[in-house]
Amino acid sequence: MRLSSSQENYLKAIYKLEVGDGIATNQSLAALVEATPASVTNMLRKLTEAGWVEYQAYQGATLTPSGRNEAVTLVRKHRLWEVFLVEKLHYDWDAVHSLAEELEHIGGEELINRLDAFLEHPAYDPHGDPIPNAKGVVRIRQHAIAASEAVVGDRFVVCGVKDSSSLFLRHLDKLSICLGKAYTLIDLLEFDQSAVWTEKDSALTSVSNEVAKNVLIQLTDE
Amino acid sequence: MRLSSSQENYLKAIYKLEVGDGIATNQSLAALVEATPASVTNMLRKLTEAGWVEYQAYQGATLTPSGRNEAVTLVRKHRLWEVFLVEKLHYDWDAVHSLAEELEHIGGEELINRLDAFLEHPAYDPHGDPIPNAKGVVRIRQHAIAASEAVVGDRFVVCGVKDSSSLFLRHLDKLSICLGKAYTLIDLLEFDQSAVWTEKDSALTSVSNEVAKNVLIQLTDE
DNA sequence: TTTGGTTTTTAGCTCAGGCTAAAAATTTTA
DNA sequence: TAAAATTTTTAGCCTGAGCTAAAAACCAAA
Ligand SMILES: [Mn+2]
Ligand SMILES: [Mn+2]
Ligand SMILES: [Mn+2]
Ligand SMILES: [Mn+2]
Repeated sequence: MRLSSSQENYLKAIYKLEVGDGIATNQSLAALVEATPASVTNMLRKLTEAGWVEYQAYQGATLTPSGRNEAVTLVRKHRLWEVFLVEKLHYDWDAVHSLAEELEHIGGEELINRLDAFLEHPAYDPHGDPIPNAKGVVRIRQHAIAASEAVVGDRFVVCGVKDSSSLFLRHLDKLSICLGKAYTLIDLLEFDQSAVWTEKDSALTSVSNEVAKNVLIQLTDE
Repeated sequence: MRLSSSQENYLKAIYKLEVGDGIATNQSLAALVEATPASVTNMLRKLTEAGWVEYQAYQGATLTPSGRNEAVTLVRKHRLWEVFLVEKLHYDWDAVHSLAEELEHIGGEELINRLDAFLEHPAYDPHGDPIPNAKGVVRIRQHAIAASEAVVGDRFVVCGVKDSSSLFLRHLDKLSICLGKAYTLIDLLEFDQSAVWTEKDSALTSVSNEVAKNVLIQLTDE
C-alpha cells in the first residue's frame, strides 16, 4: 500500500514529535500538519489500520517500526533536496523548506540514493540537521548545545539552529551568523541577557538571548 | 487561481494534441491523461470556467493564450528535469519520463529557471525534444525527418525519436543507436523494408522499417 | 432520410482528505 | 471530589477528481 503525500506528512510529523517532547498528541499533530484535530483523528485511524501507526483513542500516536522507517526516509529525502537547492541551485537557506516539503514526496529509494551520490553523501543539511543514511541511521550531532548555555570565555563553532523559520534565518543573515563560523563569547550583559561574540578578535556581534537560545554550537578546545 | 497537478496534466495533453493532429477530442484526451471521457468532460468544464481552455460541448478543446502559456512552461519543466535526471543522476533515458511527470508540478518560475541555469540552458531533452526557453519560445528542430524517409546513400545524424516509450528506447539501446550518432544508409531491403546503416564504414546495423519510422534524423551534407 | 454506430454528456456514486459544531472523555483547579 | 476547562472524538457536510451506466447528440451509410 502506497502512502499519499498527506499521509507521509503525518508520519513525518509524528516522528518529529517523538524525537522531541516524546508524545504526539492530537493537537500538536494538528499544528504540524496544518489541519484540525478532527482531521487528525481521522487520518490516525487510517494510518493505524494500515500498520504505520499505533494509536488508541485519547492516547496519542506512536510509529510502528515500518512507520518510523518511512518517516526517516522522508527526513532523508527532505534534507537531501535542501542540500541540492542550496548547493547546486544557490537558493538561500531560508527559502528551501517549502520546496523540499514537496520534493520529498517524489520517487523512491532509487532517486534519493542517486541524489545522495550526486551530492557526495552530505552529512548535514543547510540548517545543520543531520541527514540519515540509506539504511535509515541518523548520526547524532555530537556535543551540540544552545549558544545561550555558553559562558564567558567559551570558544565555539555555530553548527545548527533550533528555529528554522525564514524569519529567524534571515535575522541570522543580517548578523552574518552562519554555520561553521567560530566565535568567542566575550561578554554576557546582565541587563538583558544579551551576549557579545567576537570572531577571532575582529568584529563584535551582539546577540540577544532569544537568538542565542535558538543557535546550536559546539564548544571547541583551548 | 492555482492549478492542481491534474489540471496541469490536462493542459499539457491538450497542448500536445494541438501541436500534433490539431484537435483535442474528448477521447484522445482521455487516452493521454488516462481517465474516462466522462471525467474529461468534467475537467474541461472547470478549465473553461477558469479561463485556461475554450470549449463547447461536442466541439473539442483548445487552449486560451494563458492556457498555452501554462502548457509550454510545463513542457519546459518536464524536459529540464529529464535532462537533470540523465545528465546529473545518470538515469537511463528510458527511465526518466515518469519521474519528470511528477517533478514538473513542483515550484514555479524561480525553481525552473535556476535548474535551467544549473544545467547550462540545454536546448534539447534526452529524447531530442526541444526545451522551450524562459519566455516560452520553442525553437523548432530544423530539417528533422523520419529515418524511414532516407534513401540509399544518405548520410545523417540521429536527432530524436517519435516513440519515447521505454520499450522502444531500450530497443534502440540494444541496437546501440543513440542521439548524435552519424550513419550512412547503405541498403534498403525490398523484402521487408528493413534498412542497413553503417557508422563510418565500420559495424553494420540492421534497422526494421518499424524502427526507422520512429527515429528522427537530420541529413548531413556531402 | 432513416437507421445504426460512435462519441459525448448527464446522472448518480465513490473515495481521499479536509472542515465545523456538538458530544464525550480527560485533566486541572478550586 | 465536584466543577470547570481542555482535549479528543463523533456526526454530518464539502470539494476535487475520479468512476459506470444510461441518455443524448452527432456522423455515416444504406
Ligand atoms: Mn511534505
Ligand atoms: Mn532543513
Ligand atoms: Mn505530470
Ligand atoms: Mn522527453
